[in-house]
Amino acid sequence: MSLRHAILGLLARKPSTGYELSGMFDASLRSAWHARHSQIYPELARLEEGGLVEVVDRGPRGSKTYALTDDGRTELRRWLVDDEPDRSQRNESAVRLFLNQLLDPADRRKVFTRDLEHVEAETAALLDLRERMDPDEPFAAQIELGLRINEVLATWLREQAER
Amino acid sequence: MSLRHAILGLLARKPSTGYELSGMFDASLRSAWHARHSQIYPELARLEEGGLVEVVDRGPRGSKTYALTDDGRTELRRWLVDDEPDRSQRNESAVRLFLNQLLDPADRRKVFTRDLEHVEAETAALLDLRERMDPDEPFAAQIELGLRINEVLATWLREQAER
DNA sequence: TTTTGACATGTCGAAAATGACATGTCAGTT
DNA sequence: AACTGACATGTCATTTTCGACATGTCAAAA
Repeated sequence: MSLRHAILGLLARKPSTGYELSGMFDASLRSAWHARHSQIYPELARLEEGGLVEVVDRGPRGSKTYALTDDGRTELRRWLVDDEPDRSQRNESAVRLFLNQLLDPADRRKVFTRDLEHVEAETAALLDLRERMDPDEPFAAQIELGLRINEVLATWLREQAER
Repeated sequence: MSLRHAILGLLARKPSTGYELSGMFDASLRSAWHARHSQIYPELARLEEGGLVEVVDRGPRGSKTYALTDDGRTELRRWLVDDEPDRSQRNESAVRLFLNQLLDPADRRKVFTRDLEHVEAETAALLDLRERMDPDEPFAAQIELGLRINEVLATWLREQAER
């Protein structure tokens, strides 16, 4: 289970409310993990009960800002460094890419075009993010990786669509 | 739910037993989807009940070979072409890549090295697969994409490790 | 001949994830 | 003063997934 560790990781970057975490799962982490608020709030409660996070602030509308405790920080480091990663993933787009060879040429081209549009939109979003980014953000490398992978994907999709 | 469609896709390539499908989820599809046999057998039963697959052969040890019906083929095409893909994925490695900036330099280098070893092993496996492959396999393109993405990953990891 | 290991299919309880339901606050507009 | 929409937190039934348990076959090696 790594929703737990994804939350710990996000809180390590910046103490946040459940609502804010929910936004991060839709934004920065959208291409790596997805979680609804109905999963996030109970998990925060469990993490708090386990002493890995604590409420450090209460704001308007009953909002609670959580931060890592020392135990939480220790557990996050342990997971990142010592636990063998689970490399199995669930990626519907990759399944589709794998299966598109089953389609006839017209259908295949249609699918490639749809995918290409999506990749181009994501590239644009990443470029925009990079521009508006704090210059000393330690995130530049991750964005760069995303851009490079999207470029490979776009090139491949164009090759396939032309074939 | 797309375990259903992953199974339909694999059966479209070649009629197979549940055991064989289980192997494919560990091999060709390992980097895109994962499913245990305890999920596959019940899903096959549901697909059969729904008339999307049928048993076309019974072999030794009670094995049952399933193949797509016409309805199954129609449903697979419909899903691939007409359904909007669910782009959200669950990728623990990507979460780790995203979070490694939280680590101190020594830990970070350790993690990058581990990841690099994994990428290189996967590249070797793909190269091997390409060599042993039927020259008219329609799979060459997918393998090529995997190799290109792994190359980008390896380059990025080396840059980060040296930093 | 026994034993090992790959082949082969299934069930079941527990855990995780989803989607719908439910409730309320606060700032800004109409 | 009423309304709208973003903010904010929660629960709950259903569906999906996982891991363990359970059972048995068949070929080849010891």
